[in-house]
Amino acid sequence: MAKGKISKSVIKRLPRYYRFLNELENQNIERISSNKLAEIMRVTASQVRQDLNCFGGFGHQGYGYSVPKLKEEIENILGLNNKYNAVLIGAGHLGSALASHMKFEKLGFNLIGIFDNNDRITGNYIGDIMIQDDKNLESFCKENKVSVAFLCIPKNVAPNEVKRLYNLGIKSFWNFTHYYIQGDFPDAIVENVHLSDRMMTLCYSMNEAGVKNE
Amino acid sequence: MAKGKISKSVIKRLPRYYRFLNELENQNIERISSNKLAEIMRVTASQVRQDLNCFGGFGHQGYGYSVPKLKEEIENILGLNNKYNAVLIGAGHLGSALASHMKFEKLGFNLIGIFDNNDRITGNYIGDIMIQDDKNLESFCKENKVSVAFLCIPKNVAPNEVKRLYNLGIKSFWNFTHYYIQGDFPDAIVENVHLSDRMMTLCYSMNEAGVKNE
DNA sequence: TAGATTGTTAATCGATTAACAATC
DNA sequence: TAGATTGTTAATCGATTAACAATC
Repeated sequence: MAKGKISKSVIKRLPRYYRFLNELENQNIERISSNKLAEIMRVTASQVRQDLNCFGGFGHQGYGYSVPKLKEEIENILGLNNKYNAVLIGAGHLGSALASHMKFEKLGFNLIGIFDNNDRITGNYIGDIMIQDDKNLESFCKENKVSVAFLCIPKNVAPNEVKRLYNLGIKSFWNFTHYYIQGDFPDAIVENVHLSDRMMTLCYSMNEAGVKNE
Repeated sequence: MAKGKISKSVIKRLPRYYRFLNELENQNIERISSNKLAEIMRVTASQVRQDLNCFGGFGHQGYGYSVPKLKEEIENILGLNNKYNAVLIGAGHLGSALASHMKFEKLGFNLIGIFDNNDRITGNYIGDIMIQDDKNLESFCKENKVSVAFLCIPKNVAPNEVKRLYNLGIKSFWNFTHYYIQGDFPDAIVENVHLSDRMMTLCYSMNEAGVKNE
């Protein structure tokens, strides 16, 4: 692994560290050892030290890690201080739930536009953002700098929407559809969330554990 | 790896195979080789063969795999023919979106009860299921066999709700909260979906790729 | 039969864990 | 100083890829 290049496995663990550190901070805990942190997170102390050391020596020998400092470092590594302007494409059940439920500003994002093609909901508001007609996407994205799109649309319309967004210079996607963006756009930055896949693996686990419905 | 015991990595890939096979079936494609399947899924043919072979010889040398047969096998492995009775705990934005959005019956589940403690929404319907007062949870679960709970509640109430459910014999959870169930209930079957974690890793990727908001 | 393609073993790669010297 | 705990190297473990004999 080239220096500076952090493995995917480590990155995926960072938000969890971040959450636990936030909690420790809320409990006014000033310092923590890799051993103690590992214990509460149910991982090995080795892993904690290896993970954190990817980014440089945040700890102090004989002392441990400063909770607020470590939290802040991880915040910076994740880039949560960003305010990436985002548009939500699709304001159905899932899309509108995300729009009203997620604390975007704490997660590096700033939701500035919501689009849908259903004229029974365009004109409605989610929070203080009006749902616009999808036809306005191009003009909106030319007037506003948009960095990322959240896709909560049916699979069949996804390819065309992604193409439009990509042509507008938007190459980052939070993708709840089953459209395989990377297949068509290899340089896109994509975070896939496939909820039904996760239901299926839960089903597998229950099945395997012998859970019976009767 | 003991025979019959399939690695987590393989399991997590199964839903994706399943989706691609469904699509091939819809295109009336009868057979496919590991090479071709690997090509459309952008993985290695080796991985396809290794993965599928965990469950026994589904292929035929010189021929490939039968699409409908393979699809059905994966369906069985995942246990999607189950109809695990499920309750949704928390009918806020996210919970009600899931209740109306997910095709539970295709994913091994059957949603039979929805609970919330907010009396402004109890009594309302999502589909044909009435949102019940959370107080009814015990009586409902004693009258109906419930195998799994979907948790869409705030973190602070999660420990108590999980304890109640666990005491009712429900040990499987689809967990959207940040409460760490496995910490308190090591034998619980848990599928965690941490949406904000995924936003953070998306933020990291954008940050790392040098996406700028201006 | 010849060609194609699997099932499976062996080789490689990456991630996790263990161990311990460095050092606060 | 002595004890604690990191940073880091080495060992282990698991997952992925390559290779090829088996066989349809």
